Amino acid sequence: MAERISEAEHAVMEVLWDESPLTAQEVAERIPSDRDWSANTVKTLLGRLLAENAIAHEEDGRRYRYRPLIARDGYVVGESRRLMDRLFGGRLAPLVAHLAERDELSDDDIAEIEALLKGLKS
Amino acid sequence: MAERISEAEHAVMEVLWDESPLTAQEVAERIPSDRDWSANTVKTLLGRLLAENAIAHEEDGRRYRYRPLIARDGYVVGESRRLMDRLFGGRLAPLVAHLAERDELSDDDIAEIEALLKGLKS
DNA sequence: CACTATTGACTACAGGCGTAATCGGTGAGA
DNA sequence: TCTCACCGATTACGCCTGTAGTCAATAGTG
Repeated sequence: MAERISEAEHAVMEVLWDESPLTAQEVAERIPSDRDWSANTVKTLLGRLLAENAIAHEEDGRRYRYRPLIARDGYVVGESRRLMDRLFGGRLAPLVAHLAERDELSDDDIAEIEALLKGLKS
Repeated sequence: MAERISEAEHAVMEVLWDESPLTAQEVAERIPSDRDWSANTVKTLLGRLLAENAIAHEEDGRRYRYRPLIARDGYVVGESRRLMDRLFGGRLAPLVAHLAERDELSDDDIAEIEALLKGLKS
């Protein structure tokens, strides 16, 4: 379950996480327009995701409706961990530090994260 | 300058960021042993990084010594941003939230990040 | 001087990925 | 019934990537 999902495949998953089940055509319509894919491209990606068991399809007349099998949360945490492991020895603090140093964090962001952390302290 | 660096290339960069300049052989020796590459593989990657202008080489007798041209900091921040953009709408708070939810953050981590943020508030 | 070890350059090649055309089946309208 | 549009499946194909072998030059050794 859940082999590795590629970048293009991820775009498709994102659509299905947002709304499902959808037909291939509906997925295609919802793919952000900046990567302008042909409908065929979307179908190929759906096929690959099916093969990887990342999504499932149920018959609906002569078309299929696709739905995700893996949860966005798990994927997202996995990707985040991979990045942290690769670049920051698996630790989040240095990531925050780096982004902050580069002025990538607004005061609002800081406040939000602080609030979040406060709620977490055990 | 600084095209996109692949995973394997990144391992080489990591070595050079840690210490440079180094000969190809020295780089090979320092590559983490768990990806056991042949010396040739390392040379190929050095060649590709040269072509991408991610590193430079200076002659030293009949061998070269390689040094990074791009800074680790820039690379690391870039990759982090890319992840945040792709998965969290460009915002760090949700990243922290997700990892925390999954018990991926220790109390020490939390304290460290809090301290860091405190120092940043303007 | 002949031989070997080393080094960078070049070549190789399979698998993954992005992108898409084409094919074969079938239901809907003419 | 004939045709066409639409659907999923299959096939294509070039580029990138990981991994490495081979080649040509050269420097050191006996």
